[in-house]
Amino acid sequence: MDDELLTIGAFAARARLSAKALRLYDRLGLLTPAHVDELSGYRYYRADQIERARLVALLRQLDMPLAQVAEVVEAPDGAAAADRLTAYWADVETRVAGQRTLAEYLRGRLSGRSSEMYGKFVVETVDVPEQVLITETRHVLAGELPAWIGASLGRLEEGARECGGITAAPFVVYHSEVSMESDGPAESCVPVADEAAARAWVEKQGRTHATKVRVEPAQRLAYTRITKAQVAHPQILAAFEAVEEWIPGQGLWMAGPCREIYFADWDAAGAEDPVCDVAFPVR
Amino acid sequence: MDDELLTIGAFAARARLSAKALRLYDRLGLLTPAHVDELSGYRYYRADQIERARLVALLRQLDMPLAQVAEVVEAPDGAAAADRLTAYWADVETRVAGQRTLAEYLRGRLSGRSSEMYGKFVVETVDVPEQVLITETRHVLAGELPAWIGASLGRLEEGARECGGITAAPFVVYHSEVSMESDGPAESCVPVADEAAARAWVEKQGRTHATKVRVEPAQRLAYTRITKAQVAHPQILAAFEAVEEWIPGQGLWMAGPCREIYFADWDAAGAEDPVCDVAFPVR
DNA sequence: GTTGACCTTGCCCCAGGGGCAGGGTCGAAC
DNA sequence: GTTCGACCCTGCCCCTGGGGCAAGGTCAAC
Repeated sequence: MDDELLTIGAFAARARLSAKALRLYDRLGLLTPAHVDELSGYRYYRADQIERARLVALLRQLDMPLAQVAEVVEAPDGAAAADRLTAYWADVETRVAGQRTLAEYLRGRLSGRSSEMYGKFVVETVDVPEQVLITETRHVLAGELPAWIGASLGRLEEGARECGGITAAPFVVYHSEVSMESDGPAESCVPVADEAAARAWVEKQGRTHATKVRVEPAQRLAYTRITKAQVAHPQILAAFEAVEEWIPGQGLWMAGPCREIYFADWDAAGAEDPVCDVAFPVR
Repeated sequence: MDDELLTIGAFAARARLSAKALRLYDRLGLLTPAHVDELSGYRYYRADQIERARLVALLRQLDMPLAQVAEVVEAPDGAAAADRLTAYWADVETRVAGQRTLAEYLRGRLSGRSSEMYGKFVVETVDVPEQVLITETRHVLAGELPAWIGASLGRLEEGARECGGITAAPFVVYHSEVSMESDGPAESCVPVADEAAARAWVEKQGRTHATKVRVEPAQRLAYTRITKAQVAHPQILAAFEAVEEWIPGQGLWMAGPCREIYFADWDAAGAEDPVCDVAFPVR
């Protein structure tokens, strides 16, 4: 064993870290010096600690938080460490992919297409009668949203067969803000014919997916129709904003949370087929 | 003009920002309320400020620093704003691309290949005689490094024809740390035959590329040979580390900054052909 | 008039260090 | 033995982009 001890500066240079960072890692227990002089407080590192220090430095280059760095370097074996790293990096890629889409959308919107863009959405109103709904409610984050919508509407449409059948297009209500910064609850809704049967069906489901029966009163909706390609974060924001801007211009005001109404067969639709109405209740 | 004024809470909800963030943006001059009550200090926003606020919120979702957000929203026209955004996002993609490569390398290294990996490098020593070098020195960052190496060695090899010709393989010396966290100076070197001619040639170049003539004393190098595919950040770090670990094991120590010696025709080499020696001067 | 919801400022907190001040220590040269 | 310069120590404030809380002021409805 190489029992030559390195001072913090020498160790920092060899590990490609700053002395300041090493003091921090010592305090956090992430990289403890082999020896600390009790009188002077000087930190001394063994040469074989360089490997670990370099791993920390490389993980920090990935902007991995120190808590997760600790999990990687403390992992019982290399495979576990690799798994942590893989999971972390997958999260990063997911986030960046979302940001990339947003950046592209914003670039298009900023570079002149903005005025046309808002004009592109035709907003209309429609009166919808009272509806009996079976619903699932969940707090859901940006990335999981499409998957959750597919799964929950699938379950509800399945259940609707026992409730007298589907009477109108399924939809998703966003009870918090429209976007995905918050995980404000989203509610998948399928209108059904038979309220009593619906209550019985929901009872049978138990609490597995926060399933409920709800009666939506008759109301007027302001909506704009969008294509399958537009049903994605963040392009869909433009549609929401178009409707939001249109409403006060008509002397109306918003009377409830926004919703996406899926009136077409999603899987059968092409990218340019209209599949969804983006709507707000208005008065 | 819609001169209905919104309180900070109402404005925050419509802009999908927190009140706290709005106070910060006010203080920074990024998003100033239309009116501030002098007595109570209450902030009131016009409805038409929502658009700008939402743009800020979306740009923040890209993790764009507020200073750059300000540049985008203050841009004279949409095209200028789009340019700023494009430039920012290109930087992000560049950074993430580097991190992605690093993550892949680390994943491979952690998941079991680590022990084989170090064994894979065969380290040997070689004695090199005194050399006359023409060199270019520059502070250069990670991403620019390959481009700069290509360009500077090209210029030096061109010049070497006037200095009696190239007498040995060109190489690049890293005077600071081997990696790219720092922009520590790198020095491209081409050994030439005629020192006097070299001094004349350098004189003729002026100061365009920090060109110099230098005499490298005879020395012993510890090196390992790597393939073209391995000559990239961060895979090449493994080679440097292999040599660094090997040196003290032989009772030797490092006697100078590390270098990459390009002994093959880069363009003609395939990915698996050896093209480069990673070397440290030793004693 | 009261109540509750909303607003204000100010302070401390987070990560992950950078930078500096003031003072202690080390090794080598003289 | 002393002195000098290079290190090292702790502690403090700084950065970004807010979150959270406390103490106190305001607004509007009942």
